Amino acid sequence: MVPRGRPRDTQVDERVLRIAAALIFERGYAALSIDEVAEQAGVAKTTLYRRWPTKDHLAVAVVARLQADDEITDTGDIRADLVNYLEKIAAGLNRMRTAGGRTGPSAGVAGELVAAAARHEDIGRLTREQYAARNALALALIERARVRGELRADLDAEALFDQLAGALYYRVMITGAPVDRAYAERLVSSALEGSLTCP
Amino acid sequence: MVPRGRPRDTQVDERVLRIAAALIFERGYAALSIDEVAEQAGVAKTTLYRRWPTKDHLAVAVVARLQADDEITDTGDIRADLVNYLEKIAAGLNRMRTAGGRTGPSAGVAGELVAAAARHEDIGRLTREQYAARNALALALIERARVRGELRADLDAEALFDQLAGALYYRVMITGAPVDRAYAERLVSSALEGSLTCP
DNA sequence: TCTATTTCGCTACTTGAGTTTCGAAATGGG
DNA sequence: CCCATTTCGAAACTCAAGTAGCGAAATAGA
Repeated sequence: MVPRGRPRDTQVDERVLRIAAALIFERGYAALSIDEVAEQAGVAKTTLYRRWPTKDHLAVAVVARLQADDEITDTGDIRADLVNYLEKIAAGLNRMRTAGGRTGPSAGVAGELVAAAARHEDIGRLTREQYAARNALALALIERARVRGELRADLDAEALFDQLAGALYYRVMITGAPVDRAYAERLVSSALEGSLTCP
Repeated sequence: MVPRGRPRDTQVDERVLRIAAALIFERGYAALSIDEVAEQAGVAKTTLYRRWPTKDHLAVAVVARLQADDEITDTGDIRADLVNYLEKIAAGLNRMRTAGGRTGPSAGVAGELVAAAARHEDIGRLTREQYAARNALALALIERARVRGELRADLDAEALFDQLAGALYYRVMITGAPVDRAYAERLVSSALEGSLTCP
């Protein structure tokens, strides 16, 4: 299983990703030009395309690199744990939202990544797998809280997490409303306490 | 306020939108080529660009035209009303999802529209306004249910609707999970009944 | 009828994504 | 050392979005 031919220059990967990240986060996704990245990195365009088959793939690789794996903490207080986790998700979204010097309600790079996942089957599969893994952690957290009696026994954990995470993405991608810790707290309160009048 | 020069041929708008819709929904967003639309419509490309400054603008116009304004019904049963409304939203999403002959979990055209809103300030503003209007209707529905005592007095209506609508968009755009009436019912139950153990 | 104004069709152009071709360089195996 | 294999760089290419310029056509108003 040892590769036969000339080995890849691994320094290229890192250099390109760094330059591409600078372009995306300083000047926006539209300013990410493959030709310019290649020139700044001092490599031929074909060398880039050998690693990332499209500009979308390169952008996904850039963002994936910067995505600190939001680890989940279980303190035994489900409300606090959920708020903290949502805040981490919101921080990641806000980082992409402000890429390119934006300040407004736009979804920014996050919107382009959604489109990238829709355009390319492999990117879609990859991101869905990553979200599934993240989802599993959150569902486990919820399940533990349910088992220890903090949450109701007949809980729909999947629906609960979709509601929480979904509301964040909805605001960033669709309505353009801000997402911050205060909003995360409102969300968790609303989801945990329900909306019906108490029987 | 009467326009001076040669009037626009209004038939062009309709013809172009119909042809573009056919291309998008039969062969996908990527197959929407301005040159091809212009040729099929029998007009010059410049005529198209006079009406829609970019391909994204044209695509938004196409989808906006097909978007049946989901009207909201208030039967006095907030649970049923919410489920019905969510089902309409889901139907619209599923229609865009399957555009281009897709069947899988991809966000399809919906993903491209999110990116379009992120790329163009005017499209973003427009879609946010439309969502704000829709949001207002849903919030009013919830508020009426709250006033008549169906929902708790200290309800966070905005958070509630974000949770419901957001979960649908989240599944379509991010996790790729299906959205149908059964899921809408799960969502509404989860949101209304809450997750805490009953005190 | 004459004029200002706007649309229209046409052609040519720029730009950036992605492809193709090819010769040179770097590696492991025989 | 030689050979198959793979990467690399360079150049030329295709394709589609979007732009620019121009003359002709259609309209309102004078």
